[in-house]
Amino acid sequence: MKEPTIMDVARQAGVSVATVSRVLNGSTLVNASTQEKVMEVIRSMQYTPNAIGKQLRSQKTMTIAVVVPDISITYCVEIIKGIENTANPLHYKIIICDAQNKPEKEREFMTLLVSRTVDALVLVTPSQTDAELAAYADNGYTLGVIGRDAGHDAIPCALTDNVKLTRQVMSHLIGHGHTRIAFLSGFATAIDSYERLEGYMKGLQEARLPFVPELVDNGDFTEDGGYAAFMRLRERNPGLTAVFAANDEMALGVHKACGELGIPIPGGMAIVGVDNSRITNYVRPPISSVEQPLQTMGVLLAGKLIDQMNANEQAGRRVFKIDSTLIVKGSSSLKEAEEGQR
Amino acid sequence: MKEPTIMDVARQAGVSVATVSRVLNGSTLVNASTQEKVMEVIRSMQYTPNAIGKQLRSQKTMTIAVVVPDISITYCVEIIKGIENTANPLHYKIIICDAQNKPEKEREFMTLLVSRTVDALVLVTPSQTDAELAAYADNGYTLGVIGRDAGHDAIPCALTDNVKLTRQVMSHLIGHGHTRIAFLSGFATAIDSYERLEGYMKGLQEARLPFVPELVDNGDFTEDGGYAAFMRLRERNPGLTAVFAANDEMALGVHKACGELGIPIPGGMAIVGVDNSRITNYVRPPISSVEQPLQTMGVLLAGKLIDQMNANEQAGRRVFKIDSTLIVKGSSSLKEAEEGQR
DNA sequence: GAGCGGACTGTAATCGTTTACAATGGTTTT
DNA sequence: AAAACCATTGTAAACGATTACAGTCCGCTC
Repeated sequence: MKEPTIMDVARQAGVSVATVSRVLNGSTLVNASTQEKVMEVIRSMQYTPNAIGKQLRSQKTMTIAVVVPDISITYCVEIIKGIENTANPLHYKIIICDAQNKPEKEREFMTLLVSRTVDALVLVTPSQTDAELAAYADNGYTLGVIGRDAGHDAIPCALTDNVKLTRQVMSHLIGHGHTRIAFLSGFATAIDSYERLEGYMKGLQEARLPFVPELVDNGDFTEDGGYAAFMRLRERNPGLTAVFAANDEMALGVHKACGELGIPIPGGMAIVGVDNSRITNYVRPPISSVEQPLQTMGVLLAGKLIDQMNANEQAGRRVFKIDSTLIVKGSSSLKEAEEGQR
Repeated sequence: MKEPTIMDVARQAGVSVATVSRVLNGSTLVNASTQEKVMEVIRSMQYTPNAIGKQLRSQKTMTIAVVVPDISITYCVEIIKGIENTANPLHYKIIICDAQNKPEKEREFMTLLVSRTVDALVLVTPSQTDAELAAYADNGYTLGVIGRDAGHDAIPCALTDNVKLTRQVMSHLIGHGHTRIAFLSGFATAIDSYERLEGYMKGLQEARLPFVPELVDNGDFTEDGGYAAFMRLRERNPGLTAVFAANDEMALGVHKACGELGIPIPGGMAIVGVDNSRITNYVRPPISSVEQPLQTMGVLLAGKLIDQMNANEQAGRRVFKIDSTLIVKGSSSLKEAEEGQR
């Protein structure tokens, strides 16, 4: 079970290791007949080059690590697929790292970069601060961020335009006559929470509606959190007619709460979420949600990152700010609700 | 941005590389004061050992690759989590490989093993034949399989007891008075399809019900496939009152079809699926489904695999055949349907 | 005081590649 | 015919770690 090495091949073929290496790497400086002979030996021995040896010598692993906060959420999976779609054709391998929502795990994965196990690292909605990330970038490590702008020249970023996104939702709701619209944020540290809140306020302002702090609550991005937050919101604001949740999980919680309280959707309460996850189409009525082109974000970011590694181009800030689309469904539009009777 | 190497540390600390290495690996044969000094230098230089160098020398990567057919399905994600839970505390890293349902991709990932990029490889419901897998095992590569019994002494396997699982479902349905029960299989090559079909037949036999070939159809494990298959089944069998789908996706397809045709669930049609995926709880009525302890399967398999690598124990066949539990919900029980009004 | 053993440290080989440089032999140029 | 060149191949030095083996130094025993 001892693997044959390049030396075994060389001996068997009666040439030097250099020649075998040249054949392996498709160098032109090798005689056609020698090439043939070496290839034959390689085939007969079932030789496969040892990746570690290669990596040590070339100082490259052709591998990119993708660190996601939670492998079970579709948001992350879509991004991973996008990255894979760019990276694989360029012969880069992807390794997926699940931080299990633990900041310390995320930080642990950074050592993959430092120990040179991977050439680059993509962080999806990292918990680390911009300053922490900047420190890595300043030390010459290649990394990219998805979900926010890390604000560093050497760190390409891909993110959705949260303000635009939110204003889109607000104008939809306001257009349907809602004036008392609640906003459900995720945990306070998340940039998405902040930016979407900002967009919420801007949307109100443009429609000359007052901003009422009681209409804002936090649901921690989870279904249960959304459920609880909605209960609180409702208590505080009896006149509430619409909820904008910063993600679908919380929207689901609101949906559930309404079901239990016998509040009709969308007549008694309109609901809009973000992510347009599959499950929003399976509840009755389905939940309106904003679709983000996640795969595209992955594709763009990975492309940029690989360019950066190969071309050594430090072409300044590279931030992809990407627009998303509101998918209106039964939870916020009576018309849709009546049509879509599955 | 040049990484410091162990030699830089040695020079700076005025000792040899051997000593530094000993400090790094916690060897006892090093003077306390030297140790202190070396540690200090390591800290001040921010030295992190180069993983590639280490791997080349030790011929170990402490990494296990997990190859899944599709990263977007929860089935796979749960298994991954189980593996991670065992492997991480034992200092093994996991790399997740998404075969995107393409057999050629899966085969590509096998080279990770051959090129020594990883120490072991876990295949989740592999598309390769037992013989192909056996060839790897015979060449001394460490691999494990989840989802079926690969039938090789050196390949530990974790799988659900499909026959038991199916009979459980059948007795539930038969107990509720159903006599014309359809079986929806996945693609024919999948072992699950075959075994579950077998269980279906045994279940009928035990209840002295006839096996009617027209009551079996194939839905390719997808929602659309299940939808289409149900339409065909219904045409062929007007008296149909229950469907057992070999996974939840197909069950969802049946659920959708019934919704469109106005067939009441469970009164007009009872539905049972397998996997107990989250989404089954969000449709109305929720779909009864069999829950498999997927994380447990991952945990057991990974544990066995690591044992095998460390202890060199070739302790013969190691197959974990695991029981699952039917979760009865509204789609197959009127009682549940009436209670669970969300 | 020679011999021995223990505690610690250093030297150098090794893992499997790639690649700069040198070497070879043959052909063309001058 | 010497020089220059080309195509092809080989030698050996990296890459960054671990570790067998060989010191060195010191204190202890006989």
